[in-house]
Amino acid sequence: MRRMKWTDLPNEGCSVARTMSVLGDRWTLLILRDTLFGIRRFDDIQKRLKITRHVLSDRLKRLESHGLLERKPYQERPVRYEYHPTQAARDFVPVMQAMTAWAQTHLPTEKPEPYRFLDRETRQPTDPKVIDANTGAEITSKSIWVETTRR
Amino acid sequence: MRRMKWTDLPNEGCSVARTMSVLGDRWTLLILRDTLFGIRRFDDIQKRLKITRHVLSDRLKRLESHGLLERKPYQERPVRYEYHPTQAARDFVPVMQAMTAWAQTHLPTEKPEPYRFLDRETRQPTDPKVIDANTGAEITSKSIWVETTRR
DNA sequence: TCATGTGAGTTCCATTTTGGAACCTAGATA
DNA sequence: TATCTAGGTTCCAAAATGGAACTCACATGA
Repeated sequence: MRRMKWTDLPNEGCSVARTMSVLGDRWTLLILRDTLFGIRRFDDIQKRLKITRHVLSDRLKRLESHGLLERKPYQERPVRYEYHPTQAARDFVPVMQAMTAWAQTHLPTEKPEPYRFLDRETRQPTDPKVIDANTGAEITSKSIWVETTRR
Repeated sequence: MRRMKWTDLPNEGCSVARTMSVLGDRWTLLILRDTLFGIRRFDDIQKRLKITRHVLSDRLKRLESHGLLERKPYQERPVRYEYHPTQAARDFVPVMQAMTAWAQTHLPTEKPEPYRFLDRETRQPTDPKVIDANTGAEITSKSIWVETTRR
């Protein structure tokens, strides 16, 4: 009976486990958040997040290797790179927004939210809700049933 | 200019950061997943996840202290406890399901998904989608605009 | 009575990760 | 020539994690 290791997670069948193998490390999701919100340069991310430089360096490499960030030169001599979110990363935005709404309810704080998700056209605040695309019904823990397909 | 520490995250204004302060540790979300899927006893979680016992012990305490798990005795002499997800934890299920759908698209694998989220009444598979409750429109990275409210 | 088993942890030590600070490199600028 | 800038890397100490054994309270069986 093998012991599970953190580094085995990418090969798990469970999608939650695979997500955590990429984003479940300290700082990783916060770095992705910053790149999604427009902060793309090493020093800028490091200054905002105030994490150590080599953890940042490590996380950027891992996010790039998992296809969530792309390293693009923004100037020659000396060549310097920016980290751009890929489509896979951008597709995580709705998940992040659902997460934000959850935390606002269940991990409240006095401090103001530093970011707001607005409708791009109307500039009105949005209120994320997870629905079932098949029926249009809201998904809640009450409306769903978890089926264990193995074991 | 203070350096940010992992232990400062619970006090951040950013909801993503607060979420990660609770669930962004190694194994924590996978433990919560198991309790949500009905595995509630120390040894059962440990056997399924195959993580070390004192990491599990630590995570259960942290999840309890953040109000995501409740420790309930299921027998006397000797008294033994189960870890039950609270409403806050159950409310995370839709977020987890959105995460699952994201990983199925962007972190594909050959292995079958060990869990499926079915409609509790119809027992049909569900297809999670994040919409704006105000307009009913799907939320994607294209449809939203992130406004920075501070700094 | 004694040995064995069970569930839920705790303790101890080795290995990995992370934190903190300084250093390096290629050019730009003064 | 000296200093600055952006994007790292290197080094060492501190903290977290992995692995295994141990504890505790009771139950069970011989």
